[in-house]
Amino acid sequence: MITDNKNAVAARAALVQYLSRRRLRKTPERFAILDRVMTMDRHFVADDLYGRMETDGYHVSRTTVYNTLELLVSAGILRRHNFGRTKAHYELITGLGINHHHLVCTVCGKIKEVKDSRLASMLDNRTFPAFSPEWYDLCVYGVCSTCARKTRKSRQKLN
Amino acid sequence: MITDNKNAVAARAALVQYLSRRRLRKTPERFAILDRVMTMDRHFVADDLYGRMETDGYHVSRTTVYNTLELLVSAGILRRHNFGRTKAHYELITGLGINHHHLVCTVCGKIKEVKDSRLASMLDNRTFPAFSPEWYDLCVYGVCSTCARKTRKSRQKLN
DNA sequence: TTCACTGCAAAGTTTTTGCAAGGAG
DNA sequence: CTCCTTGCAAAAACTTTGCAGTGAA
Repeated sequence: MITDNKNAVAARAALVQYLSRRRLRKTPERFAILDRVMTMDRHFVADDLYGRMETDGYHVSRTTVYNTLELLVSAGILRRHNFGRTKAHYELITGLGINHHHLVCTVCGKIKEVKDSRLASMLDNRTFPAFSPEWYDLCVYGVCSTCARKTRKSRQKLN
Repeated sequence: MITDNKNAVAARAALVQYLSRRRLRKTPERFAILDRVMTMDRHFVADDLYGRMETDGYHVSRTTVYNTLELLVSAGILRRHNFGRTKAHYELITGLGINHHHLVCTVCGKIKEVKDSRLASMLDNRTFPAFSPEWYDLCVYGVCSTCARKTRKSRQKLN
């Protein structure tokens, strides 16, 4: 996968700004991790990233991976999801892909993205009493067509 | 909290039907657990339920609690959520409360429910290519007014 | 120089698994 | 009598923590 240079530059700038404002340190590890984050698949888990760092021969500890992921979430560069299972998934906030939702297959766990601007604008404009929304996560759970096909073949007629 | 008898009866019937159809066993543990599930707060985690069983002096293993929760999810009696953190939350499907969404405070983790029938009907009627939706989970993440007040008092003017 | 950051290993937390004993059908 | 289910303990899976050493500002 090729890194999108425009996004990469923007993300790096966002991180620098975030760190500067709070007088946090611009360590090489943080930028090395950010570089790999920019080349990950749209959704990844902490250990995928750790693996990528190892593959690239840039060793950092798992602790640092976890710390930095949390930092990137705080900096508004990543979003953290908890889809149907326990492992946390991270997703890059690109600005372009903000208005999308997730279809999660309850059989195979695969995640598809869908866009629905009408729905998105409805959600964006929604306000709530005594609550300041920052972002939302709409997950539609169901069965993808691949799993539906497999199930049909082997299923008993049980409701 | 008083058990709602109508719901309890319906849930028990649903479980019996589910077990019968698949020739699974109607063990006392399963019904004992279902009874407690019906008296739990709207959202609970596996260990809350385990604790309740102990309190009531009806000992079952954690294994059985986990197995049975999964069973109840399959039977359509419970729904499993993974709100912002790793612990799985379970929620009773009452039939009445189906069209609600969740506001999750990213500071204190508290969860509020909101209803929005326009949004709900929009989601209920939405179809997706190559995907059969079963249910959806809309979580709005943000800051509740209580935490917003606390934060305002102690926050530096950062960003 | 200071103290935020890193790395390692150990601990923590929630959930799953292996296997023998038990009991529902 | 069959084999689904339970319970216990051990293991697994993911994440966090303690602490000493390092290095950014």
